Amino acid sequence: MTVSGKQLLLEAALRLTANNRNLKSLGIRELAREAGLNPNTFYRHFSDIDDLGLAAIDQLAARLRQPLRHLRREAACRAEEASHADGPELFGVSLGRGRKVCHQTVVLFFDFVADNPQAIMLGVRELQGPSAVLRKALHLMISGLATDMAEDIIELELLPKRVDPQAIEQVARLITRNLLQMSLDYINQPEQRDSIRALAEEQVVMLFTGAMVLHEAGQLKLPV
Amino acid sequence: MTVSGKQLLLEAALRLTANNRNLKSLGIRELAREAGLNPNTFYRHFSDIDDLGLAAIDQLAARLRQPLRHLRREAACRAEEASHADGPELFGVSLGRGRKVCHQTVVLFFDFVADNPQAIMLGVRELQGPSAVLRKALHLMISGLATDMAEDIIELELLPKRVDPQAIEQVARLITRNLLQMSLDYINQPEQRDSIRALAEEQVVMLFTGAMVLHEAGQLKLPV
DNA sequence: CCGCCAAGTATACAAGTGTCTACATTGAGT
DNA sequence: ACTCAATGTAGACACTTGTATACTTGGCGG
Repeated sequence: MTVSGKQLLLEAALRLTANNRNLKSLGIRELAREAGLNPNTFYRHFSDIDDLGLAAIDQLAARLRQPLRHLRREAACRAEEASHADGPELFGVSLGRGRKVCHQTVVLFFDFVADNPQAIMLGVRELQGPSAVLRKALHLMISGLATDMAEDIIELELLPKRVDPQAIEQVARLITRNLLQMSLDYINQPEQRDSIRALAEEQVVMLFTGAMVLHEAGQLKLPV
Repeated sequence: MTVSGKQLLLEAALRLTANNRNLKSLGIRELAREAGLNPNTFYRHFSDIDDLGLAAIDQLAARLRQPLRHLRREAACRAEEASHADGPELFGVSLGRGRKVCHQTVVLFFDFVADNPQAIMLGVRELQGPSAVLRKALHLMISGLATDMAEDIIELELLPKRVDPQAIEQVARLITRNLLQMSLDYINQPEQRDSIRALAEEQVVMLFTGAMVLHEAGQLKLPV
C-alpha cells in the first residue's frame, strides 16, 4: 500500500516545521522535495500553503480533542481510586483530590505531547505565525479545547458549583493556552521534562486555587 | 541630523516584522529596500540577520528593564496612597493592596506595550522563532525581567516573607511570560484591550493568591 | 477494450535572493 | 591639506522560488 500524495505532503510539512520553522517559510518546492514529489504535484492537492496548513490543523484537532477528553476521565478515575478525601479541604473541595486530578491530567497531556511532537509544534507556532487564516483556525480549535475542559471541570466538580461558568471557561482557556505554550519547551528541552511538567502542574493548581479563593472572597471579576 | 544606517536598518526590521512576520523571513534585500539603502550596506553593520536580531533585542531590553522597575514602584505608590489596609486579608497580606498593586502594574505595563508595539512583537515572536541564538537571548532577557520582578515582590511584600524566594522567582517568570504573551493579543486586538488587560490582571492575582494559599497549606512544590 | 480523469511529471520563465568584488563618498584626525 | 577608515553604492553571479503550459501514467466505469 502506498500513501496518498496529500498525506505525504502533510507529513513532509510536519517534518520540516519540526525544526522551529514557519509553514510559510517552507516553500512549495522544498515541501515537494521533502515529500519526494514533483513541485507541481502540490497544486493537485492544495491551492495554497495556507490550505495545507488548514488541513494540518484539522488533523491536529481530530487527534487532540476526543483523546484529551478521554484523558481527563482517565485522570479523574485514577485520582479517585488512589485515595478518598484525604488532605486539606478548601471551600468544600478536596485539595488533595484536585491536585491528583491535575497531576494525572498534566502527566497524560504531556505524554500525548511527547507522542505527537511535530503536530503540536506546528500548531503552537502558527498560533502566532504570519498567516491570519491559520491563526484564526487555531484560536477556534483552542476555544473548543477550552470549552471541553470547562465542561469537564464542572462535571468532575474540580471547582465549587457556584463559580460562574463563564469564569470557569476563562480559567480553562488560560490553562489550555499555557499548557500548549509549555509543551514547546517540553518538546525542545527533553532533559528538563520532569521539571517542566511539575511547573505546569503547579501553575494549574495555583490558578485553580486562586480562582476558588477569589471567588469565595467575592473578588473574582473575570471579564466577558 | 541624519540617522545612522544601522539604526535605519533596525527600524526597518521593526516595521517589517510588525505585520506578523519573522526576522529570518525578511531577507537582506527587502530590509535594505525598506531602509532606503543598498543591499550591501547591511553587511557594513551586521554579519547576519541573527546579528541584527541580537542588536534589536539589546535595544528592547534596554527600553524594557529599568522602565519596568520604575513602573512597579510607581504602581506600589499609587496603590499605597489610594487607601490603607482595606478589604479582606489573607495570611497577613492585604488582598486589597495586592490587587491594587497588580492593577496598577498591569495597567502601566500595557501602556508601555501600546507605546512600543513593534519591539514587543518582535521579541515575543522570535521567542519561538527559527533562530536558536535569538531564542536564547530572549530567554535570558525574560529571566532578567523575572528576577527583577521577584526582587520587587519581596521588597514590596506582595507575598508573605516566608515564601521560598525560588518559588517567588518561578511565579515571577510565569507572570512575565504570560504578560508578554498577552501583549501580542493586546496589540493585535485594539477593540478588546480593556478586556485583555482585565483578564491579565485577574490571572496575575489568581497566581499570587494561589501561590499564597498553597504555600500556607504546605502544598507549594515548585521545582528547581 | 476504450476513454477518461485524477495524480504525477518535465520543462521553462520571470522574479527575487545572498553575497562577492570593485568602486565612490564622506568626514575626522593629524 | 592629506590620509585613512568607515560607510555607502554598483554590478554581477549562481541559486532558489512560484507558477504556467504541456506531457505521461495508471486505474476504474462503461
